[in-house]
Amino acid sequence: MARRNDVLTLAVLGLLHDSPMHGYELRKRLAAMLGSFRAFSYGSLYPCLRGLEARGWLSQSDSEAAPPHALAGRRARIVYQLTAEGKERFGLLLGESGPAAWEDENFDVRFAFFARLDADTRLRILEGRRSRLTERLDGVRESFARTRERLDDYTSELQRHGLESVERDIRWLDDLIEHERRIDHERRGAPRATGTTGGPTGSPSN
Amino acid sequence: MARRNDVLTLAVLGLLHDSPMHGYELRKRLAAMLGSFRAFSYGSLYPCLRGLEARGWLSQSDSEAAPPHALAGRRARIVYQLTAEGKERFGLLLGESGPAAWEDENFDVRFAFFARLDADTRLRILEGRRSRLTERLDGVRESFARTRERLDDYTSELQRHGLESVERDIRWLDDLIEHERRIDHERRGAPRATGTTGGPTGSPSN
DNA sequence: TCAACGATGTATCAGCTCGATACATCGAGC
DNA sequence: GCTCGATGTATCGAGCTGATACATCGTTGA
Repeated sequence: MARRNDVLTLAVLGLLHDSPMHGYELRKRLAAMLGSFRAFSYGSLYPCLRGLEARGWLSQSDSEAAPPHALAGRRARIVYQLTAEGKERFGLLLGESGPAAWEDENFDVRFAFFARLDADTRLRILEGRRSRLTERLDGVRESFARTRERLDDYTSELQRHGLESVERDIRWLDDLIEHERRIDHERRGAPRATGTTGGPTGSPSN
Repeated sequence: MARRNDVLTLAVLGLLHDSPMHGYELRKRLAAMLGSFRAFSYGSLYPCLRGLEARGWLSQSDSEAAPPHALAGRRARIVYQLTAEGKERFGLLLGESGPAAWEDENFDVRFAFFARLDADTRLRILEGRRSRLTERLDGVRESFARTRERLDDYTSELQRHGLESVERDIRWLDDLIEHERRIDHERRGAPRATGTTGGPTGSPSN
């Protein structure tokens, strides 16, 4: 597992959950959402779509839904839509716990669909990610400490910067976790003193 | 170009520049240096070594240099050393300008060998990296701005965090560039007021 | 004493991904 | 009407990864 394709699968199912789409459009949406931090090539996308269709999670929507005459001359496009089974699988995949690698690789795509998960699952995923990141940080830190003396200034500066990035990611997760806990607490129990606990927007860690 | 292998090539040549080594040791050093941020598999390393040998940049050192009796029972190992041509190629590759992709992909490995470059080349590489990162940042920012309205809080938070990471990298580069300029200035001209310009250590951006 | 185990060490392979490219149509500009 | 860039589907070679195989060495502990 944890194949690159699995991430793509998750993203494709999530996007098609909203509305039917064809490959080119999907790729554009993916790029807009994850913003060239993570690109998916056609060489992955089209085979992935066919594979998902073969598994019965997608189907080609021949209806096209739009007025036929308006798009009559349009180039042939293959519009995919989610089947009932596909919707179910998406829900499972999104909330699923898996091997650490799976969860790490998938984190940002999952996070992009976070709003569809219930509060408990969100918290579980965030905390899992945090503990794995911490673990990795400790390992790298130890490895660096063991070899520090024989490194020149540039190399150790590179390492320092790398470690700092991971630390920052962990702090980001801390903010998110705290935010989740706060809104969960507000929703569950009666708010103690109104007006001070939460900010006006839903955006955590301004 | 900009193949993953090119980065490996650079790293291998750089490490062998110091002392002859065999594959396993090389991999350990690589991991210690770049710290599991970037891992190289044996499936890449061994073919890479053979390729470099075929090109005449490496040769197998059968001398083994160490007292033969002490390591007599040792498992067969293939120790590689840099040839004269290999040394030359490494110098060229390290300082070389190339397509943006090449420079980006190679940045951290190049940086790890930064101390061997002259001040001008260091500055050129840092500034190139900075301008490419800025360019990318602008593109992503614009792409995000165009789709902001239809994103939920989680997705936009993810994007914000991603942008912030890139901004932080740019600031890191700024610190490095400033540091380079300062030591260059100190070396070249007479230091104006002693004791305040540079820190005691060579490490930039504490 | 020696069996078990983990580190050392070289090597290969299936499966997968990427970047480039091909091919075709459409709308817009000039 | 001609060219150019965007839209759209599709494929392929090059090459990387993770897993695995195989073999030896040092250490640990019963």
